[in-house]
Amino acid sequence: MDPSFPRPLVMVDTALFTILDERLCLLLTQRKEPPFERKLALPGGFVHVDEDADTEAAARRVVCGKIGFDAPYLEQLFTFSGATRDPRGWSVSVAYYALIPASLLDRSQTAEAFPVEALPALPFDHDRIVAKAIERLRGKATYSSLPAFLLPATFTMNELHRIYEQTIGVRLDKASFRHKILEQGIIDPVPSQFRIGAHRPAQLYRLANRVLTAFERKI
Amino acid sequence: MDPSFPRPLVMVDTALFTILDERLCLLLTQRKEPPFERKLALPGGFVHVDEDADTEAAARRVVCGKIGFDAPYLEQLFTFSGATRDPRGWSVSVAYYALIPASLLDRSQTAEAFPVEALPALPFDHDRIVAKAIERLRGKATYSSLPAFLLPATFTMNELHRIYEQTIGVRLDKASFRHKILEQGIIDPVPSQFRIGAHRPAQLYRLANRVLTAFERKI
DNA sequence: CATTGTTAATTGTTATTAACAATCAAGCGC
DNA sequence: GCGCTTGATTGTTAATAACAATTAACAATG
Repeated sequence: MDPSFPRPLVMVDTALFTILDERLCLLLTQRKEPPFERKLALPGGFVHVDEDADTEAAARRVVCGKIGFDAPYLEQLFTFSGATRDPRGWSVSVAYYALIPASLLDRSQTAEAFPVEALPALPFDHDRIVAKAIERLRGKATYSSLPAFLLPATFTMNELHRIYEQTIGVRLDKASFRHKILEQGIIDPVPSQFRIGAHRPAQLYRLANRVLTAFERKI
Repeated sequence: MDPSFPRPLVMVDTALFTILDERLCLLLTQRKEPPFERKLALPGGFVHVDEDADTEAAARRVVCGKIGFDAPYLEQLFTFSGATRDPRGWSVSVAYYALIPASLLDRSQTAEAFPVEALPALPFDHDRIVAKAIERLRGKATYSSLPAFLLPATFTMNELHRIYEQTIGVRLDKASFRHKILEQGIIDPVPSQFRIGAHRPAQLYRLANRVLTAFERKI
């Protein structure tokens, strides 16, 4: 390899979204090493040139290390760089964000979830990463099936409705929402399966399997 | 700096869009060094940790080296990585795309412009970068003022209309287009300035200066 | 100097779509 | 059965977009 000028640190950082108590939350980790040892931060790590196929593989590795399984939805967010973002010097961080249904998390994991409006101060440039991740999530939620990935495999129409309202942050008409979602075919009803409770049973739905491909045509 | 594992090559590659003869084109460069010496490729280069503030600065440097001035619109696209994209080994490329009015280019520069439907075979993973850049441009064109950056500082409504049709690739109603564009306030008429020709003079418009900020709320 | 051609800009009409409000349906507890 | 709560649907109105046609403004032409 020819170029002899200094090569920067290359890392990945991940913004892991979930919804707890009807609030959009981020999973943070207590850092085990300096710099910022013991501080809460976004899960991240260095890219291992020998074992990671690419930065997405590195991100998946980091996410698995945090939650113990593969995230249902993971997408590259933005690449942050510069001399000031890390005290160790000029670095590059390829940031990813992921959506994780709360139902897949156990207690020890949800204990480290913080509502996005009440995050602790974050080290490095993690505030910028978080801001960008929320921006992207909100933006995409309006025209895609993204928020559905915050729900378990099956869900009711009203649960989906609430999730959309929470991620976008605006009120949505029930009837119109229903129409649009069903028209776009991003979810299918699960035949003769209902959520039973104290009231009228609600039809259960699941993501149509072509959703991810249809979605990736965007952006 | 502690981590002792191998650090990858970090570079930037840029997809420079312009419109020539009503066709969306990309500016390519003949490579001056191996690998792929003399082949046409996307303009790119290594990130200089010492002189580039961040990858965006590196991208601006590359773009200036190609066209001789700063691009009116430049945006980070995606970060590509892996062991196979460059024969020199595992590498990271932060890709950017830019929009450049053809009127700012001179003859020697337009000579290296190729319509996106008739590109030569590109080295590295530049095909993927180009595909992603077109995808992004098309996607954003539908809900933003992006295509206006392919025009000179002032332009007529019909010129803007045509640019939108070309970048999105679908026919747009004249009257509806007019309404929407003016309603969104992304352009302003230039008082008492008209494009004169063999026919009825056309009102000239320019981008409203708040466009970029309004636009960046998206994505 | 009217006629014609060409592009600019506007208007009106119709069809779609979304927003709003109300109603109907289905279970449970009492 | 009756009221309560949540699910699901319907209908009506308002806002938007699509389509078609018209008017406006000039230059070139004979």
